[in-house]
Amino acid sequence: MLRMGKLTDYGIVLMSYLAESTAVHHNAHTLSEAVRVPLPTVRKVLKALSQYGLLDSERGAHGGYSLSKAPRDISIAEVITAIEGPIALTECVSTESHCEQEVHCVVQTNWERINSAVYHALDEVKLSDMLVERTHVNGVSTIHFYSSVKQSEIVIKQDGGIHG
Amino acid sequence: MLRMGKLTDYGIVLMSYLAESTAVHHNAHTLSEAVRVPLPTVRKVLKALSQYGLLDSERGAHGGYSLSKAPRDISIAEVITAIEGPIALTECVSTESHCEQEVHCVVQTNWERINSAVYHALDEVKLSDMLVERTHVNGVSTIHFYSSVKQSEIVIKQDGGIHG
DNA sequence: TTAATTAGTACTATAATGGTCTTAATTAGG
DNA sequence: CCTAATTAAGACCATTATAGTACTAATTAA
Repeated sequence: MLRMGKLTDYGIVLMSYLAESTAVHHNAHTLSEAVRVPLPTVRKVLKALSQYGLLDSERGAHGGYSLSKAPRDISIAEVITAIEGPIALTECVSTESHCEQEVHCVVQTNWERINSAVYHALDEVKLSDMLVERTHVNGVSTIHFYSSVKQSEIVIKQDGGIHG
Repeated sequence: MLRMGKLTDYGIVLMSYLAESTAVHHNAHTLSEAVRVPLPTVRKVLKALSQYGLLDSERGAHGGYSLSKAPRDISIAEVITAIEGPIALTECVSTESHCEQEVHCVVQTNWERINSAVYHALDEVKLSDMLVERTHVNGVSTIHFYSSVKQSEIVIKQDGGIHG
């Protein structure tokens, strides 16, 4: 098991939700209810995504978040990187490592190859690929989500209000 | 950062050491000294590798461990799997998950594709690829290792004795 | 039968993560 | 210009997972 944090999973859920939704802005509170993850936690994730540039944020009244790019241009690798930092299986390859033997480290190239391969594998899967099975019944759209921790089922009524 | 446990790192170090060495059997004590990892921890790792079939173990006096296959036939993916369990970024895909929504989980296929891609990336890198830069001076062979946690430098004298 | 060694299991401590709380900064609207 | 809504930022605590240790049983050679 190559661990991916829960926050990252939430991140993918949130991004996918935004990709599905037609509305432009979504505030943290609404998203929290939609995805059924506590508000402070959602905020933390949104902030990370926003800082990395995957989301545009608007402050103040009527502020909120929106995707900065089209869903098919956002990859899982980007979301993971936004939340967990650069994709690297080992510590020594990440930029902040202070390995004193870095100068004559012969291994770095190997790990870099490995990490790069993993990155590209994850980069081929786009956000748009994660959206599956959407049912419409009586004007109620039900999206079956993709979270690995728990599968979320989100119901969007026609008026735009979201009810978990 | 996609976390890989320290134990896994030790595992790769140990396997690479065994791949380098000419001796057939190595007991846990010797390996512990060679790799400079505490004996009980080394044992834990060796056991996992052994149980997964990457190492052959012999009990009793003069027992020890040895590679079950040629280094070029052992991949990093196998070592990781031996120690961390099946390579899966998420919980839901691993066999032991008891997600009650598993039956109608639409997402599984996507995650399986992702995990499979990652697996193959890691499977292409063989143990033999991890061995680099070996210097011979006055009959003393120095191997520069590849651990991400700390780079080990292991000195093997001609008589076969190992001195850290 | 004894010494050497792996196998197995249970326990503890440390570190990483997840999650919460509080305060500051920003913006729209009355 | 003041208030309400909202994001930004950072400090903080608790839980969990991992790493590491210790002890006992099983196995084998001499």
